[in-house]
Amino acid sequence: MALEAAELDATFHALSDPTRRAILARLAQEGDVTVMELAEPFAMSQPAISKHLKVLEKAGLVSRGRDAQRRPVHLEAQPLAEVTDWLLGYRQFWQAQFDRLDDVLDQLQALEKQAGKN
Amino acid sequence: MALEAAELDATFHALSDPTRRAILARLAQEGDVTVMELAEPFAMSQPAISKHLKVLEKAGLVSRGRDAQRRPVHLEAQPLAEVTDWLLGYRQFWQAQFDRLDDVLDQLQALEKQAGKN
DNA sequence: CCTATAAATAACCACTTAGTTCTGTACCGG
DNA sequence: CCGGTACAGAACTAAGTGGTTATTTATAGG
Repeated sequence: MALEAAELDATFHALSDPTRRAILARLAQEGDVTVMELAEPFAMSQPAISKHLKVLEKAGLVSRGRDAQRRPVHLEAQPLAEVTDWLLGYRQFWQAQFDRLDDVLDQLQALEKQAGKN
Repeated sequence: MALEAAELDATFHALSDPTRRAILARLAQEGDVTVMELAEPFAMSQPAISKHLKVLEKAGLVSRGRDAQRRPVHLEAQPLAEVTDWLLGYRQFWQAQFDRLDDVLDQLQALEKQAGKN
């Protein structure tokens, strides 16, 4: 539960690649999937997918099962929860920025209304 | 507002380094800071920090001002909001996994209570 | 104008990444 | 036991990362 730097490193790094995000998305909607099934929609070799899976596995984002010669991939969502928690630490901050933006927009609107009267 | 792949790539990549996360944390609590002030607590040269800032800037996480020869760094939280939104798309999923974990723990507790009676 | 300061840029280095192809291994099924 | 299938591993390559030191640019100020 430590939310250590190295964990964040690994999870954010794993999420920084579109192929890996697509893999996660697919696991989320289809459940466990084999490596071959995963590789099929990508214009990419099977070993390339295996490498991506290793990155995801190192971040704890997926786990691997065993079904004969297949190694089904399973989504483990916990690291996602952890990085989300980390990000939510900044929520107040961007909220404040958005609020200020709202203020600016309000003022702008007020000015336009004013201009319309002239 | 497109939440495009390349944006997520850049933001997640920027967040995958502990030095860069520390920079963001410092900006969040101290407000705008110069490069020299930023570099001071790190065992790292000024150009190294400048490089990290360029990564953060490319991801839109910081912007740069101008104060004489200083280039104060300003936190821009919007990309954080965007990746948080992306992550929250998985919230239902990890929630479900946690619920299932709760069930298991409940069952375990029930079994222990049962065992205690014998 | 000259010097000092803040920061960016350049050139370089070791290491990692994301991909490839080829090969090896484990397991199933006839 | 033998051929096929599913995957992992090794070896290679091109490009990117994270750091360094040395240099350059921009600006303030005596």
